[in-house]
Amino acid sequence: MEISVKSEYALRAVFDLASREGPQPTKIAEIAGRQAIPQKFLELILSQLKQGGFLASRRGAEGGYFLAKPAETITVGEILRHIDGPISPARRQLREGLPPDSPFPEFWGEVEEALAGVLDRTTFADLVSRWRENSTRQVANWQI
Amino acid sequence: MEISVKSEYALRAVFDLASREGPQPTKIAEIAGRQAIPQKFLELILSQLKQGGFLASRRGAEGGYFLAKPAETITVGEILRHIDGPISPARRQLREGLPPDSPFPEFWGEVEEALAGVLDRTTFADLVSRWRENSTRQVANWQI
DNA sequence: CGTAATCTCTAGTAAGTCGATAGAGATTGA
DNA sequence: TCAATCTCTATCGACTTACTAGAGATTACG
Repeated sequence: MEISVKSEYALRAVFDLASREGPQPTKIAEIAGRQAIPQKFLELILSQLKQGGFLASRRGAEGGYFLAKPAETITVGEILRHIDGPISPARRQLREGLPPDSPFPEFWGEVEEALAGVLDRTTFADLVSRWRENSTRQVANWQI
Repeated sequence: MEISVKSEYALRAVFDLASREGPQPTKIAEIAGRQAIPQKFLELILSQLKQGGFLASRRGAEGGYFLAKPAETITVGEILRHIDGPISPARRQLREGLPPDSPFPEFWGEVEEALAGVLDRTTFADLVSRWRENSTRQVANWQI
């Protein structure tokens, strides 16, 4: 039932980029450091996210990665599907030999809907604004 | 994001037992046949479900498995957790090195809630009654 | 009592996936 | 030109998963 570590890294990386404003690229090494991700592994992940059209990059000195589109238009669900494949917890293949009136396909459909509801509704802009709220709340507590 | 094949088999097996009324035990071989599950594998699974208190069994000739409690009191979520472990898609360990104001823990909490909402609300009695509805609907169509 | 039919328990294992690493190559800025 | 960076391909060990084997324990029944 768990998502892969790779997906978790991917989400963190996109979030990291979404939380920096402006179009200046961010170096892989910086993201890796801030988000506690093995750098060489992160390279693969970022490259894959670029293939998916979520990120863009610039090579060479002062190069790096940046969002290919606004954070409001990237959802968590999209990233998960691109890295881990379909989100449904049910196995597609395993349906063979099952009676045609099995209640499970319908049931898994409901589960998938519930999941997709949250995953596809949440954009990285949402995550960033939540993060800002948390930060200010923490600063407030800090000052008391 | 997928559940294990083992869990899927476990759900089917419990459903199979829930759909037979009366206290007479059902043989492993029968369940395996009807639900298209490798028999030796199913033996392990049923034994594990018995450990969990969901099933009971009788050995020897005319032995077999049966529900240890009413189908109304067994939820899909319980079975999944007992076979596959915690349901949350987020990794517990992977939190180290993350900034304390990360928005992800809260987000995963929401996802888990959405999932648990469906999984813990659905009992095997629900699945059986759905199944009966599907059957009659099909029979109805058949007769037309 | 004895035998066949079942469940029960302990190992084991082949294949695949996952997380990660290595290293050479291409591109860019200064 | 040189250093910094992304890019691409290959590889690898550890772990998990799905499944199998086989002997043992228990029960119904004649």
